[in-house]
Amino acid sequence: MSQEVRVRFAPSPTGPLHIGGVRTALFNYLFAKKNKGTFILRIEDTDQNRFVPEAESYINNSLNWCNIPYDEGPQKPGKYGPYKQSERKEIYANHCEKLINSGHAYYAFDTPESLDAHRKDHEVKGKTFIYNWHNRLKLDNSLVLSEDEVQNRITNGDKYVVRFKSPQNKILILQDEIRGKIKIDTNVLDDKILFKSDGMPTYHLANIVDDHLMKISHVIRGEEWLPSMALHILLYKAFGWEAPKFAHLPLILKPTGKGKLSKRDGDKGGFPVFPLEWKTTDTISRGFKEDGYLPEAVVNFLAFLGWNPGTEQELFTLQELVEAFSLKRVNKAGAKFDPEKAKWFNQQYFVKQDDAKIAADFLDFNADKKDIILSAVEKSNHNNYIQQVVALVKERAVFVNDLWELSNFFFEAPTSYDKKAFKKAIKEDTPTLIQELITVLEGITDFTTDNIQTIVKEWITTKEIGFGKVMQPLRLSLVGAMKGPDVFEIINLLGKQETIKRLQAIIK
RNA sequence: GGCCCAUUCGUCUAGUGGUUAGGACGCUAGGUUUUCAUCCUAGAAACAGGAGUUCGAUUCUCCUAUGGGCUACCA
Repeated sequence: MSQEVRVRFAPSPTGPLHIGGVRTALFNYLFAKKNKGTFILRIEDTDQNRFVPEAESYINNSLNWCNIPYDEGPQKPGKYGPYKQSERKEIYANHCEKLINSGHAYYAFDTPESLDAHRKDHEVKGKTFIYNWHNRLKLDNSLVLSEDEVQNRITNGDKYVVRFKSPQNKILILQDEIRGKIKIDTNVLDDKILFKSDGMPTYHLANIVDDHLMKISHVIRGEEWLPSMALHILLYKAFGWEAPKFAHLPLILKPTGKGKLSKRDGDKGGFPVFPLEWKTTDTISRGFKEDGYLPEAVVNFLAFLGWNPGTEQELFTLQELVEAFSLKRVNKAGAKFDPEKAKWFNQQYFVKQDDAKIAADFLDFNADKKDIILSAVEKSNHNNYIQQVVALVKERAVFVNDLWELSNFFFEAPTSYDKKAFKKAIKEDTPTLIQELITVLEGITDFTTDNIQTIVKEWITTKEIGFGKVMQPLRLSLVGAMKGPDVFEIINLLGKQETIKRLQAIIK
């Protein structure tokens, strides 16, 4: 590639970025870095009605959390700014005028109501209303009005838009980096609005002008833009510009059922669709971060939605993804988002973390139980008590959120016992046995896991009691259920005093 | 309705004009752990259908079906 690679992620700040958007940003980032290029963030805030003020910072925070920083953008100005379309209004107006002067665009005064009426009228007759060569001469625009009339109406304050004059009877052959050749008949294209009556450009105009001015080499975006690719190519031609290369990414679909992944799927299915939590006055949407996902895991599974390395490796660091990435290995078909696989990815990354890091996250996450946790730490005569607990239980966790459920008995004595297990484990002679076990434990001077294990097991063997009769009530008394790590590890961490206390508690 | 895109196990996917169609998640079974989970091993599970091209098509072409997207003064 001789040309410098410059790509952009261009979200519109109308709400929280969802993982489809994050995936698009990621692929742009990977492509840029792989080709030693530049990754740009551009905020497409041309829709004044749907604008949400907090959305822009949300986008920034999300990209930061995912660790996919941009090289140029609103917070990081480069040579081609400003990077917010609302700050580039004049540029669009100038370029729009050029198109009008060159005969590629025209003024249209049709009201939304009259257009609606036309559409309905056609629908009744079983036809489709398209605003193009077919009927543009029968409508209210500068193609049928004299120059004076047009000027008069504009100075009168008549509302108008600017439309693109799409060509008649042409077959366009478009090239997509992922899909190959796509044929489009220009006769089915309509004269899209380029400039709105509120003085703002539409996506189509702003996008083309900015991509050209910002020297974008590759447009990598979602498949929902495929139908407008023809218009965009035509626009480049009208301006006399060379068009960038296009790559349309497959969509991310709902886990079950039909259609693309949406906000509501997450609430229904109990999984996040946003990187970060998003709160409005009346709704709250969960985020991957708050649900305990690690950004590395999110990035990894997002990369595998629509792309694969062609090898059997599944776990990739960001850097490895950069090295392995290629548009050629991006799939064409939409991919269903699988929450189960997302969990698996997270687990892989979760257990790999340092115990100290997990311990710190555990404390953060369980801030409401801080007192309970810290008092247990204080009572313990082990160093790094929380870390030691983490080391024992982390392999059975997928998220930090799981840790408390898995380890609570290390911090507080069980307040109840699993009913079924209690029935099974506690027999008539259990209290006597426990009493004897307490005596045995009291006799152990060097209280280490190995020692406890050896001595208790020896006692069971010589007394010919049977392991189940001792081990089951033992575990139940310490944990409250038949689960958890090795009993002797638990006894060791809990300490002699606490263990005996819990044994006494179960006898009652 | 019109236009465009797509189609390999339930899901994400690899792959080829001749393969026992491979991997991962999930699922099932067995082993380890005197618990639970992890872990290990094994198993079930796919080329949407029909024509054509070809000695031979999952692979190439066409049709059908199905799925998806777009069809706004939203992006």
